[in-house]
Amino acid sequence: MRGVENLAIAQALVDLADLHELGGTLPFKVRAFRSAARAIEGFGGNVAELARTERLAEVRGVGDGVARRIKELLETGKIAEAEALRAKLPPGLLDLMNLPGIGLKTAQQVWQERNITTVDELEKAAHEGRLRDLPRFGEKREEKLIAAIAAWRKRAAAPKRRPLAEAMVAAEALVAKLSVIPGVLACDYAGSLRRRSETVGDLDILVAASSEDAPRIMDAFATAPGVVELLGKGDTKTSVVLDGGMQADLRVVPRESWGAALQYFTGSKDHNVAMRTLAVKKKLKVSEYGVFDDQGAKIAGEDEAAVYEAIGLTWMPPELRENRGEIEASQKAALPVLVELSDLKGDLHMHTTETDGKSTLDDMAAAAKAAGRSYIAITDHSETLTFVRGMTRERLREQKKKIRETEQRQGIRLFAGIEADILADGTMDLADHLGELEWVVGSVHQKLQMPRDEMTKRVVRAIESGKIDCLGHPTGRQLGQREPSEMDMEVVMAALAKAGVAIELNCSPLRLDVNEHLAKMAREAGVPVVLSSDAHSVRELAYLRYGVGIARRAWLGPEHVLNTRSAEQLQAWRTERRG
DNA sequence: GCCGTTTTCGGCCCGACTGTTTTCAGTCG
Ligand SMILES: Nc1nc2c(ncn2[C@H]2C[C@H](O)[C@@H](COP(=O)(O)OP(=O)(O)OP(=O)(O)O)O2)c(=O)[nH]1
Ligand SMILES: [Mg+2]
Ligand SMILES: [Mg+2]
Ligand SMILES: [Zn+2]
Repeated sequence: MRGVENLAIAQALVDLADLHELGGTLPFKVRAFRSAARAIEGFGGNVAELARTERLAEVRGVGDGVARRIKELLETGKIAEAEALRAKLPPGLLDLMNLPGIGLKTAQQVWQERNITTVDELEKAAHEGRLRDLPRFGEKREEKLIAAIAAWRKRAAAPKRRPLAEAMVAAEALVAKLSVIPGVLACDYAGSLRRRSETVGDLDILVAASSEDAPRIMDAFATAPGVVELLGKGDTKTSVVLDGGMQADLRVVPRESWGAALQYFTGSKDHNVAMRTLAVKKKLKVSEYGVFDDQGAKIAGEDEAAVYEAIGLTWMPPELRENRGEIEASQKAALPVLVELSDLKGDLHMHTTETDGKSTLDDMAAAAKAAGRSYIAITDHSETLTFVRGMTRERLREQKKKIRETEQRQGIRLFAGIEADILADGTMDLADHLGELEWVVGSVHQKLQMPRDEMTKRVVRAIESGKIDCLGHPTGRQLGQREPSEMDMEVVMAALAKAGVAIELNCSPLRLDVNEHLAKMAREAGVPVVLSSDAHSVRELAYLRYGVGIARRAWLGPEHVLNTRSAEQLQAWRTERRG
């Protein structure tokens, strides 16, 4: 329920902002509500839990005022202030405002001048040509409006944000295509994808080119295969809808603005606003074209790091650019060194054809070695998962022999491990056999929807069993498909820390479990994080890259990630804990 | 409403695209 609950709170704040805007409230107050809504939406933890413990103001952008309104919403199911504003307005007006291309002014205009308050009425009026005589309206706007409403209806059903991996694959293909167009001097993706958000709203692509070449490049983009709709095209910017339903924005800037444009287009919006505000205080102006002094002279622009340095900051990894303290850290020269893919020496969760994997032990070992891993753990499912032919004691002993033989032959350290089920009562499947194994991931696969207290007890019991090395995909969430299990993560983290058990950041694209917020909690609790692919085929060994992005967003350095250590160090860590 | 080594008061980013505009407002990123 957590994701849903946070989203519902964020939506209530967006509505509150809209209602205030319609009611004529000061624009900066409206902006504050919208900013708080973004902060809540991007907050990976349990907002309701924060509210209970009076810690809402820890979220940047949420102060006492918004905290009070959130608590009211959670306690009573509504915000009285919003309801009072709503009562003064016709129902439907908010929907109207949220149509693409329609904002405050137009909604007010059609309401007051034409008595239109719903999307249906607006569509009808446009069809009948009853809008064209309004100020700043015309036939063309009527046509556009009809198309926009149709598109909005169609897209209302489709999921809006896409998982990071899906967006990355699509963006890399697009960048590859654009890069070979003559005149393209540089091309990369920016936006939430470059920041490695777990979900991505659209693709933001940046190109450096001369202004003479720009129109031809944008034409190529607008007519590329896979583009189903052109949303807009100007001198420097083109927006399209791709066949998967995702929107893509292309921005073309001169080479001398590449760094500033990359900075701008990478965001986040709140990071941009914060750093630009800082620049203003230093009598500087930052835009996508560069940094300019009070005489209008350009002092940076071609290089992204130089843009930050020009306003007294240092370059910072895109994953940190969320206005969650990175600007202050940069000012104090206290930015963390973040973990990188190349730091990962091993991969401690994967499956083979013994259970539900598609590749053999041999192939997995060879592929992992080729990918630069110096060790891996083979962790097939345990006996209770009969539908994937979970491993029995006998088969595990057989597999261990094969692992030893393969290890010799392939020249990569292999740990004979298991992904053992945490049963409903918190005991471990194959409990009496786990001591024979060299790496034990403990995971919940069945009965994911227990009451919060029961689930917490169940997981804590498994952690305290002394039989597991790492808690696998701790919340069980799957993006867009399954909400995280309810449990008290504070209690779970404390149990992990006490027992010396690691926590997994499962890098499988739809899992990314734990998420960035829980990964941060783990770091603060001193619980080592393991980045694992949970690969079910050789191809999926590459999933680690997605989890690295999430780990970096959680401000994790190599020292916080267990599988940055060598096989020997890992074994030492394990023995030390087992005492 | 939020926030803070220039502020607990007084600020709060900046530019592109569209349609209708004869100089710009509205919306969006
Ligand atoms: N300075 C400034 N930059 C903005 C603003 N809105 C958006 N940007 C920049 C930062 C964003 O990361 C970038 C791309 O905009 P998007 O709307 O695509 O946002 P983003 O990619 O961050 O998130 P998304 O996953 O697409 O919802 O443009 C703004 O109001 N001001
Ligand atoms: Mg985007
Ligand atoms: Mg965008
Ligand atoms: Zn699993």
